[in-house]
Amino acid sequence: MTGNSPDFTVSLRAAGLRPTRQRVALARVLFEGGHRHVTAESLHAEVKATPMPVSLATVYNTLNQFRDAGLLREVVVAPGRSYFDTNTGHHHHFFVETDGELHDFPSDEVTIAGLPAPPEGTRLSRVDVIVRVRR
Amino acid sequence: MTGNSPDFTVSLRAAGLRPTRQRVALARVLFEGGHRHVTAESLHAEVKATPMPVSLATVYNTLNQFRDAGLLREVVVAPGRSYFDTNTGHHHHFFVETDGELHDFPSDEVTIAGLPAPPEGTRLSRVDVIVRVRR
DNA sequence: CAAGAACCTTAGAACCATTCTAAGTTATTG
DNA sequence: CAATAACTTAGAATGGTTCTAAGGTTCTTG
Ligand SMILES: [Mn+2]
Ligand SMILES: [Mn+2]
Ligand SMILES: [Zn+2]
Ligand SMILES: [Zn+2]
Repeated sequence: MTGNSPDFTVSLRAAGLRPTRQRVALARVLFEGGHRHVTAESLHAEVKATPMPVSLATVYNTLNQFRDAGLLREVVVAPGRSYFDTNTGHHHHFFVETDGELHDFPSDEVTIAGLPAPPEGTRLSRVDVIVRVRR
Repeated sequence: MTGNSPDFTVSLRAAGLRPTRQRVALARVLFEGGHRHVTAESLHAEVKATPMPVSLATVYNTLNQFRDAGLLREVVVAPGRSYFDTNTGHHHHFFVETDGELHDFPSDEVTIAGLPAPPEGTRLSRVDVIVRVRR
């Protein structure tokens, strides 16, 4: 270890996942920079160009595992395709419908008041605000 | 016309669509009662049991046409499947993740304050609030 | 009321994102 | 080092949706 990149081996193990070369490669692409929104296809295209290419099946498996482990959150804004979000904190999204781009905005700038009580027998899971815009 | 059911012929024509038997049958199922949330499959299952069954292809075509004409609104809450909503006014949704149910709530009970400005070069299209709950 | 033109419906094929299968590989543990 | 459990992967399968192309319906015009 050269000492200047986060140790994904540790975080993967902490998440109950073996730090395989493929998972470490994907973790690097996903978490090394700032927050990101990727699709399986876009992530696959990116990782294919690295010294550790990963099959599309593994990209799907890994995105689902990372999501289940709480390392990613899944965002559904458009029919037929899922986005995965490296920002797992509280925040909301702009969705640019004309080109499929997602942008974060912090949820503490926004006040949502007067939400009705959840239907009988249900408990709150999450509140998503999606601001749809077009160019 | 017996006089007690809305004249879908007129509203379809007003929307620029020929009032075919299939479209009238679907309009009846969709708009005759209160507001509804359907999927293509659920609507197809329903209309199959009527005196005017309609093919699945036509159900898809019609849902898309009704949406484009502003008679329906499409709601995307879960990967892999679209809901169509007969309530085209301002409102938001509870989504019961454990069983795929959608419920409306009026948007005028809710206050959303402090939304950031849309990204440069975009204009607001719609704000969706999805309250995800589980049983 | 024709009759033509435009539009619509439909079965089945195609499509595309995602998941599954099953065979080989790798990481972990002792 | 095994031995074992976990992982990766190509390719097949799945499932929702769209497309194709052939036949049917609705509309317009005379
Ligand atoms: Mn999934
Ligand atoms: Mn559509
Ligand atoms: Zn985000
Ligand atoms: Zn609704």
